[in-house]
Amino acid sequence: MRTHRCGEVRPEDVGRRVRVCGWVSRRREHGEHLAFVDLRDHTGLVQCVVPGTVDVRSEYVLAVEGVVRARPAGTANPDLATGEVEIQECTVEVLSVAEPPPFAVDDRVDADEHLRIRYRFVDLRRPRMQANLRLRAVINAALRAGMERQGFCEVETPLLWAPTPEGAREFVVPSRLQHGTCYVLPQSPQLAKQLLMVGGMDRYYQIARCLRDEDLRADRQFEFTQLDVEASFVGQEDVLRFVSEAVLDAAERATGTRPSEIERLTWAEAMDRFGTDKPDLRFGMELVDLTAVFAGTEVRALAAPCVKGIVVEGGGETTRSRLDQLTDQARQLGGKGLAWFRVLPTGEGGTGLDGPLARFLTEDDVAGLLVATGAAAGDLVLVVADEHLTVCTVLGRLRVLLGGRPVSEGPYRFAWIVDFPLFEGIDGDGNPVAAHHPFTMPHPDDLDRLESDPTSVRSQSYDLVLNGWELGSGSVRIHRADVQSRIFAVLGIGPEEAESRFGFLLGAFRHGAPPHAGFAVGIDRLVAIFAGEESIREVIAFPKTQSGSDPMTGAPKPVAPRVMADLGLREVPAPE
RNA sequence: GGACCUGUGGUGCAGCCUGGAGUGCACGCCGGCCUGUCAAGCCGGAGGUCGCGGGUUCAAAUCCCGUCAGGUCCGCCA
Repeated sequence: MRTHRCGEVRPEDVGRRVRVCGWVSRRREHGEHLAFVDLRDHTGLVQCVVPGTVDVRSEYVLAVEGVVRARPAGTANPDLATGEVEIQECTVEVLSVAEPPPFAVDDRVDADEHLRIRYRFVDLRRPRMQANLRLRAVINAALRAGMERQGFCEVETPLLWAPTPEGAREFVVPSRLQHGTCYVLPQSPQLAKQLLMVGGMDRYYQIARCLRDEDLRADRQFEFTQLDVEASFVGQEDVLRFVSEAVLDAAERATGTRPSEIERLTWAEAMDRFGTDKPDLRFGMELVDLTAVFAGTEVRALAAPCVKGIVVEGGGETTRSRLDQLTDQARQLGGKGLAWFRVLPTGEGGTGLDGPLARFLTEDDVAGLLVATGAAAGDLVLVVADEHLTVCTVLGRLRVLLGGRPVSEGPYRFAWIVDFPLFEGIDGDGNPVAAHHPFTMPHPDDLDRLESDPTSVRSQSYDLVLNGWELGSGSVRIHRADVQSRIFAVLGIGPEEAESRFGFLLGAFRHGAPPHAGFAVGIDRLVAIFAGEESIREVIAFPKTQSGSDPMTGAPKPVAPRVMADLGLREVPAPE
């Protein structure tokens, strides 16, 4: 049907008879004798010279046959890859007519996202979306190649799975053959891949769709895609190496440069320095410990087990209303408040600090704060005093709020976060909550504190972070029944409950479970960052809106009464 | 469950704060002119439930309340 793609016609083709197919991007008429038609396909544009009498309009689908000629002197278009040539003596075949598009098929005009998703089939013709989806394919291929090269075997796992009430809310699929029972769509292939290890697959990977019925965000859709990985007879170091290899391959293919080795921080260090377990390493503004400075302070607002601060360089001009706003935000994040100090030029009377608490500080306080933070005249210092974790998380948020940059902006700063705590917080029944999942292996050095001091126990789990986004997480799994029983006991899950929830997994483990460990990388986020996008919707062909609907298909929709009956379902009024 | 932002011809915006005739800009669309344009140009034209409902007012795109949709975020996401 065609000899060339539109964007690939070149001066070497001059004199050749060619046939190209594509969409009418633009038409420039010069009377009945002459019109220029820019024909577009996924490779780009080519100019076709046609008689002015040919009736073609925007987005018509054409096959154009003609002869490639150099453009007349002075009429080349340096902005086009095909700008030195054009197709002349054209015969035009209209393959499809088209209504005027609902918005311009053009990267220079940014249409409303709702419209773009409703008419996604038109939106996808834009170079931006073409580039994003093709980059995604390149990254998928690189990840696959990286895993294959390391001896991993791709295995598909079921989408119809059993409910495992734990973690994210699951999408439920009613059974037609057994009324009153349901499958669920997997939040991830977590349990399936562990069973593959018991099954001797040794090294498994999959580019797997995961489904979670949780609220949507710029970096979260109901359905998302992970590079899912699991390997037997390996430990944490092996997994980090496998995944680093594949991800750095993908980064290299996407950006043309291979990032240097991925640096590593412990969870404790990340929290201490950046106030988050997904630190953005592209900028400083690290948290500074001021606990010692204010150890004996008389200022009640600063008397706390932990005091830390961040310096906003040049932030001295921040308005009072903005500072009040930040204080409110600090409270919403769980802090008692926010102390702020403007650093004044030295020598101008008093303390050198300005702010509501400044006049209560001693000279030693001021000197200590300035030395510890290194703040200079014109800077703003934000201080939070509270429990250690609260101080860190509040300042961590403020740090990103005040110093953060768009996630996709270079440079790309990967980080491994290791040594996560095994448990985070305490649930309503007074039991610790698993930070990762209940099959995560505790750190061997901490195993003897599992019962006596559970919240101090580290786990063998690890996250991959890029520019402040969590790209993925993984862990070494528990393969020994005795350790697993102890974990369940600490979590307050009795043997019977464990059996009913995870029986098939625990049963499998009784048949010979190899030590194993794994990881999963969020591909949507990885692609978005390399595509220069702030939302994963831009790298998904057919995304949903924040309320979970699809303006193109109208999903979710009611189903016919017959379908409901087949499934044994009846709609009931929503509870008040 | 909550906070904030947005909603105006097909598209993107301005108008809203400070109420006074659906007013404006750019693109697109339709028709005409035009033989070297390239986001072509020139002339003419069509196209509106100012998201929806209610309230205040002599008068509402504009102010108030509610609601719907989209977005950003908090909660949520083992």
